[in-house]
Amino acid sequence: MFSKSCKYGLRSVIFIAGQAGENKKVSLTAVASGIDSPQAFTAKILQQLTKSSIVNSTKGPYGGFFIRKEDLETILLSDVVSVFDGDSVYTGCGLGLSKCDAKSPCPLHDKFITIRANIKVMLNSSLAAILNSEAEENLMFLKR
Amino acid sequence: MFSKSCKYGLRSVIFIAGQAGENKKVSLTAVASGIDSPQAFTAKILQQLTKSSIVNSTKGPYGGFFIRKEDLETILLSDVVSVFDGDSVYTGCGLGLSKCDAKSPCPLHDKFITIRANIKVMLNSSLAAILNSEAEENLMFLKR
DNA sequence: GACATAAAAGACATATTTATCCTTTTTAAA
DNA sequence: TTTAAAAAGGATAAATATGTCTTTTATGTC
Repeated sequence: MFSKSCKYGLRSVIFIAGQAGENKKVSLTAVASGIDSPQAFTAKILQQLTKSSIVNSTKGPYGGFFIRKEDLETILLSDVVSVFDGDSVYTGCGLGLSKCDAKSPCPLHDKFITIRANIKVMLNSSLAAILNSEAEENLMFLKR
Repeated sequence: MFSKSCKYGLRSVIFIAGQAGENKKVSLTAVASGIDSPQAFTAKILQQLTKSSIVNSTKGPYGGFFIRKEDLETILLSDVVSVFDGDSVYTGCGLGLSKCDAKSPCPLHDKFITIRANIKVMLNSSLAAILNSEAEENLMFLKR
């Protein structure tokens, strides 16, 4: 469904969103151990997230990564996914055909429409929605 | 969603199912051109499909690949997918967590339930169902 | 049996993804 | 202003996926 990078990205963002605000930042080490991912690779993931300004960061002592509370409403999971996997998740043909569309559908075209619609709905969730709906507890379960 | 190998595999199987029976076989060349895939790589794909006895083959002159008409009812798309991508598509956690389940759900667990259910339904289609529902015409569109 | 045909098998080659390590830059505190 | 902490950036390595090429094996025809 998603690339490994994308999964790390999603877990990172959800973890940071649940932990850190402008006052309380989390370090790379904290994120990597919080989502149980390889630290050096997670550093690269976080760089991509900060470059696309989904996550904020500050260097130096007491620095780290964070997401402002007011941004939790506007950041969507789809924003994170598109950083790592582009829009292939919602747009590509399930069988890999570039010419597949409503006029020249592949044999699975209609069945994929439903699935893509569901994925779109899911990824349209804001971070705030994820954090609320999950009643805090499930944030414990970001480890593999 | 699916690996490239898996997509080639699905396209191959649908193509062969629509073209060939025990009396009329199709060659590697025909399959590769029929689904617009690299020939040498498609050879490997077809080898995997014959080894897992989803597709039959005979060597030598007038040989080739085929699927028996009576097998079209029993071969499911999920059989093909599992050869190439295993069962991660339906069973794995969307965030890549191995310990994610109803008891220890990841923050997206519930949202994935619907999606996985739809995927399961889609992949539960038999080759016969695909060929019928698509009224023959869509088999023209197996090229990329 | 000799020959041609076509898939099977094995050895490589390339590309992409995932992962690590080392150096540089920024920042806060002493 | 020196020092330490932490992210950013760059180079490289390892693993996996994708793709090609050559040889071998099986099979039908003559």
